[in-house]
Amino acid sequence: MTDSKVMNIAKKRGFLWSSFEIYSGSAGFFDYGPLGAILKSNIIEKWRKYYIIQEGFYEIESPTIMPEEALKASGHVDHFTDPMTECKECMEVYRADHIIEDVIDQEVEGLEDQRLTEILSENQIVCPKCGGHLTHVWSYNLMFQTLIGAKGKKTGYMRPETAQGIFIPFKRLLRFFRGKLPFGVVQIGKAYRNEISPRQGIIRLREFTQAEAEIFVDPSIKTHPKFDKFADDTLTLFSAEQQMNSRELEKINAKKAVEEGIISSEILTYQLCLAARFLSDLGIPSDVIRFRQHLPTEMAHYAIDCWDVEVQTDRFGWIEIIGIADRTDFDLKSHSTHSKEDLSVFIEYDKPKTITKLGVKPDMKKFGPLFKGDAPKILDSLKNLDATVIKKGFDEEGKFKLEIEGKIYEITPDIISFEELEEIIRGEKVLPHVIEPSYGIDRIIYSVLLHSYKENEDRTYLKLEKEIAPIGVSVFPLVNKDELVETANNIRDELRNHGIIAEYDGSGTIGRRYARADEIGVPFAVTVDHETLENHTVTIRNRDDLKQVRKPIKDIYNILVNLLEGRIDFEDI
RNA sequence: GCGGUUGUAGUCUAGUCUGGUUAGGACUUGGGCCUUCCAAGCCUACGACCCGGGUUCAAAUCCCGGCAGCCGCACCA
Repeated sequence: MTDSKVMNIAKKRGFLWSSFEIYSGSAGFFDYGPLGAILKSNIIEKWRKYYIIQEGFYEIESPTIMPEEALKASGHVDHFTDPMTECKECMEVYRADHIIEDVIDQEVEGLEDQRLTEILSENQIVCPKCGGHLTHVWSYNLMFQTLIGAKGKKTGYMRPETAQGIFIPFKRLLRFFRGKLPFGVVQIGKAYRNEISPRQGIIRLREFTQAEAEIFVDPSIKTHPKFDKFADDTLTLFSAEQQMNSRELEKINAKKAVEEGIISSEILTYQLCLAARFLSDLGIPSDVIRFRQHLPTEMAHYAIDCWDVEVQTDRFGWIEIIGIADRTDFDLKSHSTHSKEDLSVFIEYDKPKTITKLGVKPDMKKFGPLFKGDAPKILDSLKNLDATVIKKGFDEEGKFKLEIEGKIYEITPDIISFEELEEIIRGEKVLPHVIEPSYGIDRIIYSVLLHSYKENEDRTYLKLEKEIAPIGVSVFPLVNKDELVETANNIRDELRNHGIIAEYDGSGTIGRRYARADEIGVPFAVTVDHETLENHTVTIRNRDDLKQVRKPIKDIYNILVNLLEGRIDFEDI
């Protein structure tokens, strides 16, 4: 299996280690070793080039520990849980909702634990395996809980996603972007989920790194001004319809996917294309990537369309590495309700609209004495009412009954008059919709390693893209002669002065040195040989085809910088 | 979380059943020799019984518990 070969190299050469090894480890945690950490940072840096530089989004950084209220509002405290029940006899643990649905054939999702427990006993549901009694239902929340502060004992949680850290300061962000949609904000950082049983290596972690972008858009404008640049890209889609009819993947032109309504909007399609290009830039071939649409049954209640970018693996099958969703206004609406903050955006019309409407004008001389202390709230209530309703009351019954907090007030024509008001409406307040590409960085790193692994009879190597390879250049003496060793070390130092991560290796024979460098995907090697001493030239070796070219030492620094930054190709030097 | 199974240097493995010398080998890695371009050879060195308890004169070996890996079930907002 490629998986085991790659994970072997990853462990042996310092990309990935399972954490806390000397204390026998803890499932769901991984260390990035020296090479892994550089690879990760190179990949994240590339992500920033895409989303921050190219798309013009801005990055923020928010705490990984969040107070309970914030996650209550987002729904995670109550809903990021699974209802569980256990058999008292054989100790088997089940999802309570699943075994209920199996027996009574009724949707019970979202019901309280108490209610589920009742349903279990009402229907005399027993353990499907041994027929034993089941315990009461409890919620297993996947968030890590902690306490904030020594005294107040305020409950906090490790964030289960970075997204919430962007929604919460929305008002500040909106002001930063000077009140105009659309705008995008990204966050790269750790997120935490206390998985019940993480057993898939780096695929299922309890602490993992996300790179998320939240793009806030006008709900009525889901096009993208730069869609043209991706319109001809080909996407491999596995739509909900295809999945339900168990049909094949469909390769389709991006523009067509929008036109045929397979993907719900142009802006979502744009994000799919952007993700595809990013992955391709990381060296993941397009034939191991597909876009799988969430089925209506699996779609989170807040999303109207969601596509997972999946990568094919030999060990786990298709795994999700990116989720791209239209989250609508769910999050902002929810935070707005809980925090009582107005999180809407004023969207100005192209042309102001003028409308005439009936306004209510109370006669305060009579109004005040009549209602005394209640007057202010009556006024407030009247202002929010449609004046025509009041007028209708007067016309039909000669009065209007206004009910506030259970109390009824009689409004009569002598205390108010009506007036025609002309109002200019320049725009309206709307809650933005959110388009969210959410990257699982650890899974992407796994995919990159997995699909860069190459082997043939002679050698094994990682074909890492030169821009993300942890080590840029290896420098070797052809044989261990003092003069060659010294020159090689000098070249290594000078490469470092040019900003390249370079290593010297003088151990074993030249072949072994190349092999060691290949195994960790070093794209280029510089070899100092006997000719170097005569004419100050060295060879540059290209990892992928083993070709070598000879160049003067003084020229190689700029050549290698240009090669590594992708400005020139090896064939051109 | 349940059941099965496994755990010996960085890696692969012998030894475990049947307790008993200094836990053996190969590869890798470090140092050296040799070597004028792709894991060669020679010398040399470093390096391990998952953790904790128990049984025993004596535990890598037997027993119990924990942890971790693998497989199956379950789970994956």
